[in-house]
Amino acid sequence: VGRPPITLDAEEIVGAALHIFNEKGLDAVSMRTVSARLGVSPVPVYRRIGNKEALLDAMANRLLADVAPLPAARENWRHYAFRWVTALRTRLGSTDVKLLIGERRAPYVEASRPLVEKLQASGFGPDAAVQACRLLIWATVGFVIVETRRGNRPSRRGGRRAPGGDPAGVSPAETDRLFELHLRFLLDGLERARLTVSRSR
Amino acid sequence: VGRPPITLDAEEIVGAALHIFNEKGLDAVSMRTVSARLGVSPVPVYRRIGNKEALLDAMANRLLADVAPLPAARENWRHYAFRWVTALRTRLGSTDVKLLIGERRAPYVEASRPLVEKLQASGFGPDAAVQACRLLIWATVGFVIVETRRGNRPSRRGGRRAPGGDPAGVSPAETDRLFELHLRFLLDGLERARLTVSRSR
DNA sequence: ACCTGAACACCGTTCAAGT
DNA sequence: ACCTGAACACCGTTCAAGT
Repeated sequence: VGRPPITLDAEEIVGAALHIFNEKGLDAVSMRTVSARLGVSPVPVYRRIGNKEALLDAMANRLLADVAPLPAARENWRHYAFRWVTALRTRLGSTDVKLLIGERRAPYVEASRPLVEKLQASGFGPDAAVQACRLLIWATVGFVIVETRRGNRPSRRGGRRAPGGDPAGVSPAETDRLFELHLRFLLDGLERARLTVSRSR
Repeated sequence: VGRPPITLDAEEIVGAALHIFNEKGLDAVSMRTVSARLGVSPVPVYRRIGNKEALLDAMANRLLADVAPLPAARENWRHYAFRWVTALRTRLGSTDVKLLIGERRAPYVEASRPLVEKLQASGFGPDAAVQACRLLIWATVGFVIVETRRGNRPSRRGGRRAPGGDPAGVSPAETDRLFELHLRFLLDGLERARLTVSRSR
């Protein structure tokens, strides 16, 4: 039919998409459902966002934009690193968030800025700080990816599981302790290597 | 039309799916393309596999079924753990494999059996061996998920990247070194905790 | 019992009008 | 210039025949 131009920017589109995401999950987010929620045809959404992948990127960035907790002035780097990692782990806790953010990279990089600063302020060289951050992100993302159960979907066949080796009966508390142990190994290693790692580039 | 029953089992279906996967990537694998490659309608595939998710599960299991290298008899656990992790990291190296296996859990559990055995034979308690395995898997999966570039897709908008904090210019060699450092931190920690960790359950 | 063609209810994306 | 309806080329999944 052809209506006048629409007051609609990319932020609004991402907001609508996240609304659907939070209410009905990742599967419910489509270019059509998002545009319908905004009361327009899909075309204006394509004009502003590009395509679906760009929309998912933008959603992931927004979802991680505010994960990093504020570092306290006198907080030591180990303590802050622990809080930072815990915040990330919690934010990635939901299955759908994990599916959305999982494989992307940019959101983590963005979120790690305050941690990098804290590390630098604590005596890490610039490169060492960035590298320490990457280690912590790997540990957290790997943990979340592998350990977060997804809601036991149907999967009618093919489930023959060889007996005896699957640690499926592990309690969440146990897994929590193990994650903290992993973290401690990393922090200990970083502590010891603090001044050595930066010897590169 | 109605033809006589078909000689076709789940393994064949998974094989056809993996063939398409290897040749044209994950996006090209659909219930329709797989059944077409087998010369049947989608219905027999559904009868034997269940649904698409079950097919992807089976593909992921098969892709990781033979990752674990054979441990040598006199090999120490650190050396084998390093080889095992390297094999996993390599297998997960391709973008599409990462997309397929990424979020699943069962394939890792299966693949970790020889490593658990080697650890037990090296003085780890049963629980400690399984837990050490999990740590190594977390580290590897996190690394692969975060660091594997996917082929810079279009994403026409939303690319405003704040300046200065993105370690995108890091060389692959640098990343390799960092991964090995991460691994060393873990192995050192495990070494020290070898007899302590099992104090649980 | 087990196949096929056809359908249902969706996708992402783009085109040809319309104003 | 920028919208809409309609279309294109697909999906996953299931149904109603057919043999």
